[in-house]
Amino acid sequence: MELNRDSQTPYSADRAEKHIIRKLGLKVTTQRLAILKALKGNRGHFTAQEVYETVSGPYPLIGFATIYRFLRLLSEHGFVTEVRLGGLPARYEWKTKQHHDHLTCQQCGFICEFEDPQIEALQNEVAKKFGFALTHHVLELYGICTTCQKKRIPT
Amino acid sequence: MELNRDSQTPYSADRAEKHIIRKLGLKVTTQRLAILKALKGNRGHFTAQEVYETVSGPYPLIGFATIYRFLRLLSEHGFVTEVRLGGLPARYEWKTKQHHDHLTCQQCGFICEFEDPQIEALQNEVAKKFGFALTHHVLELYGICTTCQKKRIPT
DNA sequence: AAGAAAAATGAGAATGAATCTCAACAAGGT
DNA sequence: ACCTTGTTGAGATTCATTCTCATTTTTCTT
Repeated sequence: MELNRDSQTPYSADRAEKHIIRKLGLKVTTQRLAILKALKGNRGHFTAQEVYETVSGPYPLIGFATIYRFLRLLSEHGFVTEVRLGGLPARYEWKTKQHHDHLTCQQCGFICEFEDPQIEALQNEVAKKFGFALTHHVLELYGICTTCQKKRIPT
Repeated sequence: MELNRDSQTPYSADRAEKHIIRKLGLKVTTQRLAILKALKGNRGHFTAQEVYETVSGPYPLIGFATIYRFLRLLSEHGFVTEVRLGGLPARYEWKTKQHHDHLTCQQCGFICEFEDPQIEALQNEVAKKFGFALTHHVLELYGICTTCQKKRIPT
């Protein structure tokens, strides 16, 4: 890999990313920095494939092994949320925002994020009732969004 | 396939199963009956593999293609719930019981079922707020069950 | 700055769930 | 019993993800 030679911006603005990587007890590499930047980019909800495409602009030589490995580490350490729906490829989302759940349109895939403290509280109740120590949860609502409801062709 | 010849019990108790298959507009076959019986067996939460193993006792010659095909049909028509967690094989569950959600132990895989009308109601609120027409939802709680909490080896 | 030890990378192979193909076969109506 | 049409299953195929391991990079030490 020859890419690392001058890949850092001169007045390196990678502070935050490097810090995250070190927190995980890992070595700082160009690839890991690139993945972090991609994830933090506004779009959210990346598949591994999409991370690859984003990262492959500036750094053509990155392998899927590296992407999957690092995504797994990030998700194990809670920096990233992994969402798997249906049999589709997993989607990874950077956890800046506090916890939230998803409302997905089945027609167009549009995703709304929401957070409902009342629901969270009730979940804890349920867990307590069964004697479980709750670690996390997944709440995914599915429906048809406003736009698609209008578009709908009558059958 | 030679199995079908005398596979039906003499005073066929397959009424219910046959009825379901016909409701789907499908032909009644030994394989489909066997799959239905397996699913309705008490254990619930089957993987395709487990269905295969269960069915393969009395009917050794069943293929995975048949199992997957039929499970998909059943789930599309709402007779079966398909649950996919992590990257694990999908689990299929017969829907006798009314809707419910899951509380899963991360250590041992033990699954509790629960149903909470308050949570359901709040979910509808959320959907309404975003203008979605809700079709269904998945709520999966994860934690450590009572037994595993005790077993826990201090690290 | 140079060297050594340890960790990370990536090409390609391997895995494993799920789907597809298509020739042989069975079900249901007549 | 016949015939049409739907169903089956062995094996190939797909596709996401993980593994392997020789090569390269990072980081620590001096």
